[in-house]
Amino acid sequence: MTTLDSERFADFLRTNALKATATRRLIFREIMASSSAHLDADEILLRLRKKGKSVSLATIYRTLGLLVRSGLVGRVDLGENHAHYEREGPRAGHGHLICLSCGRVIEFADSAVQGALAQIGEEFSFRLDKFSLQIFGSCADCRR
Amino acid sequence: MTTLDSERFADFLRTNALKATATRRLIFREIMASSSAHLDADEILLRLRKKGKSVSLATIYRTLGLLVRSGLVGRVDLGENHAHYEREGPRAGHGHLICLSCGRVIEFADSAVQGALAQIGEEFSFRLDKFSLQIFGSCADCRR
DNA sequence: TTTAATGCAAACATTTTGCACCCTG
DNA sequence: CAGGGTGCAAAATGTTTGCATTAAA
Repeated sequence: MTTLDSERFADFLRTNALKATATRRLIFREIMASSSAHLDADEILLRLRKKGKSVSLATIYRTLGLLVRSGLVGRVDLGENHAHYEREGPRAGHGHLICLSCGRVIEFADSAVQGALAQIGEEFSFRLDKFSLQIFGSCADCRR
Repeated sequence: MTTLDSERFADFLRTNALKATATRRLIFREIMASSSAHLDADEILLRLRKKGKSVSLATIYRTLGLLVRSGLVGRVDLGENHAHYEREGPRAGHGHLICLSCGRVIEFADSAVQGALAQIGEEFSFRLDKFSLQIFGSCADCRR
């Protein structure tokens, strides 16, 4: 997590007349700290507990809502029955390769894909806001 | 729905020692009939009720499970908090353009996208089984 | 007649909400 | 010290499951 992230978060709170509480900072840091983990609400709770921090699931969900609205965090569907959350980098949209054997999630950003999507937007005269792209299959390790 | 679909369904049931019940046929037909509707479990229930058919939600979910396993139906996440189901045509994978204003869902299949995805698979030495691609934004009508 | 399918209600899992109390600004 | 934030428990969804009954093969 960069200082810049923290400032963006602080700005967001200030702009919306929201309070910068200790609990919010904890949750925010937990997500930013594990940029490759794609945490879910429960996992965040567990990680905070392991650090001796007591936070309620309700507050985690409420804070996740704020973070998603702020644009700092993205909600992802990885094919499970609950949402996962990931740091929304400054980079453009990206997709996920999800291994159905080991559950590993590999992120990728590909300009060819992005170009093709932009093309589709034009073709249907559809303005793209964001996209969600998940590829399910099996990774190299699991196929050996 | 084609006769071929019905036969594929019948075959699937026979092969797996499952019974071809009236209820299963009803549910199956309802999904196949509305190829562009992307129904959810509740919508299927309502449509069957409107036709005077009484089916339980439990059976709808159980049958949807079968249909997905058979490959005749696909489960899609359209950004709502529940699953939608669509006829899994014989065509290759496709994506959805989802209008955030009116909720309209436009399907598209694009070879450029598919090519780019195959490329990514190779790059990461990942075997692609299927993909899920949703684009959120606003359609031409809603932008007027 | 044997085995699976159905409906119902209860169980589950995830996420949201109401409310009394606490803390930040 | 005013107004939002928090935890807790309860509610709201969406989906699954156990069990007695019904129906397909």
